[in-house]
Amino acid sequence: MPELAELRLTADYVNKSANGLKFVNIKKNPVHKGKDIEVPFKFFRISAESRGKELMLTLSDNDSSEKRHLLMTMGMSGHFAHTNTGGEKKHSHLMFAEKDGTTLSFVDVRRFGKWKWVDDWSPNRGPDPTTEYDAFTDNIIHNLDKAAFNHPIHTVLMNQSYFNGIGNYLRAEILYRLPHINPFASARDILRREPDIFVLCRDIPLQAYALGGGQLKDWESPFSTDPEPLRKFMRCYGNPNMSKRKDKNGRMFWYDSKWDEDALWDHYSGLPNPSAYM
DNA sequence: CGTCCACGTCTAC
DNA sequence: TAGACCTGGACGG
Repeated sequence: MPELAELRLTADYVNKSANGLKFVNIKKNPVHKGKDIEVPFKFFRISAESRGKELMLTLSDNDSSEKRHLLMTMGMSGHFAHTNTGGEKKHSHLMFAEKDGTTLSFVDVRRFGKWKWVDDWSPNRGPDPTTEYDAFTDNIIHNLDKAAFNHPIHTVLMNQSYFNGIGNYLRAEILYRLPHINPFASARDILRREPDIFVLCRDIPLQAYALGGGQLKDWESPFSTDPEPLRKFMRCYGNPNMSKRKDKNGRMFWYDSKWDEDALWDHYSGLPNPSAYM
């Protein structure tokens, strides 16, 4: 998806676009299998906040203090676009129409994004490493005995119960910046002994955010930004000079080729390299 | 034409 | 731990 940085940019975009506007309804594209959305307010305001890879939209009644919360995920390609009503982009699936002729649309080519009414963030996802850093580190440190940490660090970094917001490009960039850490070594051991990794789980997403997010193939930054700084930031993910291997969940993991021997152990034995556990 | 690949979850054997 | 869910771009024949 869109990972942590892109979710936060998406929240910024919604807040900027919806600022001062009175919305009147939400229409769903019938091709999408998601639920229809009926808002019980005549006019409502919209604001947004992100936490890891989730986006919370708050719909506030213009004429009372009532609110409703719509929790969204962006899948692999979801983003928002503010256009004239009637001029929505292709693959718009939720269209928030405003009273003066514009529409804020959730655009999602692959339709992996989802939405639902909620009262709170999803309980099975951990704290945001950038906005709730202390809760993020505590949640990991206090659960290191759990089976979730019986895996190499490169797979555990994708576990949203502990690393909410870290996705495939962020894990590659985080681990690449820790040259002394074997990405195929035990997550439990690494997290116990290398506090640097917590700091990078905060700072690398913050850097990506500051640079305007991942303008990769399926995700378009809602803000026009210079792609060059982000290209420089992306040192490992997608770099043809790096090694790559499918992880146990079928996702391509990009890493420094100096770890190729350890990767082979991981691949052929189905067990982590014993030397990685010393 | 076809096959492979993509910033992510889900759920069903 | 495979698939399923989707569209579309890149690349091969």
